Amino acid sequence: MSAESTFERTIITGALPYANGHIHLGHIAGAYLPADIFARFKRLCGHPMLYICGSDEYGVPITLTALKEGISPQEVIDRYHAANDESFAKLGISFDIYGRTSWPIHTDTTQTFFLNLYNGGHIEKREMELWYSEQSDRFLPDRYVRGTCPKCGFEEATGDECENCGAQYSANDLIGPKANIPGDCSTPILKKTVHWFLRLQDFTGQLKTWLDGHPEWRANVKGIAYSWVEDLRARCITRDTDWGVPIPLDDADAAGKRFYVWFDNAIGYVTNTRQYYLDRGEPDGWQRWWKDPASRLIHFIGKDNVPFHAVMFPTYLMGQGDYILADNVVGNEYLNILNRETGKTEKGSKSKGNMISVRWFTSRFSTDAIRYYLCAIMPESRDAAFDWDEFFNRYNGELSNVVGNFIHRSLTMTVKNFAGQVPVPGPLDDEDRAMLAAIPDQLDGIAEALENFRFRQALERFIDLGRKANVYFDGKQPWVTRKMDPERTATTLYVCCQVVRALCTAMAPFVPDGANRLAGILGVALPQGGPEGGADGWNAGKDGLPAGAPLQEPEVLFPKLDKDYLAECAGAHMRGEAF
RNA sequence: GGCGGCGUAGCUCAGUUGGUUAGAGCAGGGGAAUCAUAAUCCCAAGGUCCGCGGUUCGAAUCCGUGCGCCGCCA
Repeated sequence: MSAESTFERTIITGALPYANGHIHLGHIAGAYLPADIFARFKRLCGHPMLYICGSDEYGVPITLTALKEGISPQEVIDRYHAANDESFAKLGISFDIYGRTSWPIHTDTTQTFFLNLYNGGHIEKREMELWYSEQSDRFLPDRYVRGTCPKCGFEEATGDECENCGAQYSANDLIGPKANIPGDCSTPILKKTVHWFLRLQDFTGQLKTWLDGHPEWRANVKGIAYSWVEDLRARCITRDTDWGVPIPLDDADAAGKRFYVWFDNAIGYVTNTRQYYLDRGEPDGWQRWWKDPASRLIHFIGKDNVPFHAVMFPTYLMGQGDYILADNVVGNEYLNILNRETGKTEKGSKSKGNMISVRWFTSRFSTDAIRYYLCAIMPESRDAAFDWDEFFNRYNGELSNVVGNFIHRSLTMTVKNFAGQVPVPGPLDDEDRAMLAAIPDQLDGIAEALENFRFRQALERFIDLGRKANVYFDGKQPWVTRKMDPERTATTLYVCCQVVRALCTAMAPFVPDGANRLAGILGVALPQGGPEGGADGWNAGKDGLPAGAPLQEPEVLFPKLDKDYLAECAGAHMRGEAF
């Protein structure tokens, strides 16, 4: 199933971020960066690739933000859509489309999905009692009712569960319920309403078969998915709100109700694929990505999203009849924050003020530095923590010193001593041959790691090529041989140029800015690829640079971080100013 | 309470299906070099692989159990 060679094309998705706030580094490390590295790698290989993302723009929380700020929901989503779009662009996250669930076409996609489920008998209507604020004349879903927990006395318990003791209870057991929305802390009443439920249990067998067919998935994802599949129940997919996709039923009860944002969210992947092809005048182009078994679908998400991508969204797809299912769901753990004062790791949270937004961070550090560090600590199998000292040590010590400096010392010496050209080598000795042989070995190793979504390992192998190269360089001492043995020096630097060429390819998925500038210096092309595929630029990285190829004046690709500047930024972060 | 993930050097982590003497990077110690972004290279040191019990010729790895951290569900 997962042998990628059997697929003709790959579509990957990054979880749609909620357009109710700015994205932070945890989002990037968890989903968008690994997906982007994978997308860039596959594109460079010439494999047809489509990377889909977009803003998730419906739901009650957005209406409450609007209420609080005295603006319309549309203004809220316009603001955060634009801001997050820009944040992604600054990090070089290479979506083929960054769409919006507020697009009219998304209503069509969502309603079509729903009607197919409805006509398939997987939807049921239920009457229920929910908290309702007479003051605001609205229902209060989810966490918008607070009261005292009947079990432990915790005063900030939500409508039907206590965050303090974990107890669950029926809504009318909550003591002293109060509305918890801007401008309204009245006492709500319980009022009858009607909602639609998706019968997830109808798909238990199909889900199990699908999951059983993917033993290669990450343990954390499989664990969470199976725990859900063991006990599936009908799940409510509508809400009492006017901000969302309308329910396409000729039913008086549907008035004033919209789909729950968790229902339409993932369907946005399909919507945005449709829009991508509409923009290109090919209205049916999206279908081959979603319906052809030769297409490989991969979701990149944070672990909080596993139930939706490994259980719920697949049931929506199964209910359509002709869609493919994900070949992998790559779920990352969380990126926490190291508190420098206490020395302890804490969860990122707005109330603690310890979050680092992408817009703040990208205005202070280079794209490559950020991408390098976040990839190096990517929370693949366990939680990781952002740590300013580690950011400094790893970027400076690895990307800048080991790889950047190797490239710089090789190119400056070559350009100075060989008239700006790749030198003509003499006879190769064993060390030369070993160094050259390491090039395809390392590139293959990086490719293998990436194919298996082992991003940290892939990055390590990239740096490892730089380490090997420094050992070779020091062993050959070209700064000594140049005084009495030009041919030997030419050979050494010829070999170094080949390594530099390979490093250019190897770094491209991780640090695209540096890769592009280096490609310019070397005069080589890094094919862009795309949905139609392209040239195999990855394996071309093994071919090397011919003797005599002209080189541009070298430049510093990865300037080092300044310790004082970093301390200044860390201080601002500690003061809660990084968001 | 049920389930899942994790526990390896001072720190961050690798350790594929059980197989020589458990590895790497960083930090700390010693040395070399001076082409380069003061960047590099070499050497030595550093571990009760969370504890206990079991399977095995052989366990960091498999089984049981206890402890600790994180999370999901109830």
